Amino acid sequence: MDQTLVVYNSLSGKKEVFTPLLPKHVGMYVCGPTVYSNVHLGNCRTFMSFDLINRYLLHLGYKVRYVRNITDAGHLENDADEGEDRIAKKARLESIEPMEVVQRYTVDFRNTLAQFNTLPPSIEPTATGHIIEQIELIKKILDEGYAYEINGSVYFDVLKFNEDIPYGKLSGRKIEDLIHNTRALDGQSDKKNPQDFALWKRAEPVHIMRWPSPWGEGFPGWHLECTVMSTKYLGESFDIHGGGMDLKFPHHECEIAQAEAINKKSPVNYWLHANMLTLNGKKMAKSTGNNILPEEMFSGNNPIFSKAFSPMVVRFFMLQAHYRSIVDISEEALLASEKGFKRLMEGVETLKTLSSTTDSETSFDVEGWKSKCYAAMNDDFNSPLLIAHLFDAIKHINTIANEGQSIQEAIKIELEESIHAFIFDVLGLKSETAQGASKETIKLESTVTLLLELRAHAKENRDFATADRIRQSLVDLGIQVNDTPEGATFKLN
RNA sequence: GGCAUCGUGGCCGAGUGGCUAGGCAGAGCUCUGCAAAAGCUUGUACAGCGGUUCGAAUCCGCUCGAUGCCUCCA
Repeated sequence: MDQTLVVYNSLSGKKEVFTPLLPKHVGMYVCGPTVYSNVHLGNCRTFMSFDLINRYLLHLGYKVRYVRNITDAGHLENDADEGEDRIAKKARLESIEPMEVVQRYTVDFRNTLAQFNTLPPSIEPTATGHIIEQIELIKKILDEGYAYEINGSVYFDVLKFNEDIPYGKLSGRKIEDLIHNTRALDGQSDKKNPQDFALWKRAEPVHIMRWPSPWGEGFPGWHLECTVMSTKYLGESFDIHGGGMDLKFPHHECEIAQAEAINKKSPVNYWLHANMLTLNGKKMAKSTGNNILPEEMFSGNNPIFSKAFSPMVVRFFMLQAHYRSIVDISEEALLASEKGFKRLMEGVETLKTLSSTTDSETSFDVEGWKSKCYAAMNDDFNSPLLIAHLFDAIKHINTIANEGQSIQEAIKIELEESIHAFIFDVLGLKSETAQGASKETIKLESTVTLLLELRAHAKENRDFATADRIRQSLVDLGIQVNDTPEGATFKLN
């Protein structure tokens, strides 16, 4: 492809031509979950957004090293001094080991993302696996003079840092505004200034999640782990850093400060932020109860939607919006996506059945169409536009099928290849009906086939009452019946 | 209050100076014993008010509204 990939860089607020540090290689770091509870649908959207990006980069032929961390320590309930580690708190509440909490929700996270057909990252490091590196990084920051120790905790000195290197360039915040607008924390703080953030927190002996350090027993601050793990696996500077929009400030801002404090250069070339999924117009959040779990969507066992929606329908729904747009999930929108997804998948099947010849009169500008598809994705991963183009192709396929025409052999092959590449490889969708027919399904299909044979007889005898009764009964069971010139066909579900 | 993003037809959702977005829903037609599926036809939408321009949904300003961040958040 001679087209150029352009990405929206949060750092500049503009779309920029994507040029990796090493030709044909991409280093991408995405902030993963804090595994203290079940991953909810909103979290999943972010990971599906970066899955799309990962998949497209792979499709373009880049060798992608995709690092996504698991935060299993250091994520505080709040930034006050009595702030408790989220994992530790959950463990205390459930009377289990912190690592049991971590294990339970890490497994849930991976299972859920697998159902959404996201590709696993190349490396999935954990905070607890990098305590030593985090301590080393804190030492370096202390050596540079941008941190201070107090009562067994270490804090990053934002004001001091800002004297040498501007702080706030990602979020567009000015240090003066931060000083004026930071709410006063309840309770006593060890911090010199409210905008300082913890690199290391002292932990009392009652806490299980604690490690020895030069400053005493404690645990690392949340922002630190991402700096450590991203630079360890991707280098002091790397191509893409992603995460949810809500992490832009303070998390990513702090990451930049930490990395610049020791390396004096920008750690990341392209900052990409995925937007939020809202429910009832509000951001999904565990704390407010405004959220839904993927499992509750798949089973239909939830108070919000009247029916179940499959993982692929949910994925398709999300891909129909751009990753930088806020999406509000609703039953009406999901129903529309469900039908659209079905139409798309059936079109793929229809293409297979088209008869092809070397001298067909039907024409379709496959090259032009492909180029529009790439243009869409090259423009900051515009999946909704790509999907619109896919529907154009589907319409074309349906028209040929409908009119009983044939398609040129070469065009069919190229169309099939591209459609598969875009739908399955890039968008990461998969057919849900083709997932291993069970014995029960085979029995059911045989039974339905038998009934349709009986119906065909009835029709031959112009016994339409019986024919209609069979069809209506099947339709009532959710089995779709289509009469075609070659006889009746059916689809389960 | 500060910073940021955004307001598109019944619903969802692209577009970002002149050229069809697309999906779903609705209406009509073709096909069908009747349906379904599919196809065809059909919708003068761009929050409001000013401004720039030959021309703005698209640029600028203001107003109103929404959301996110400013405390943990994907």
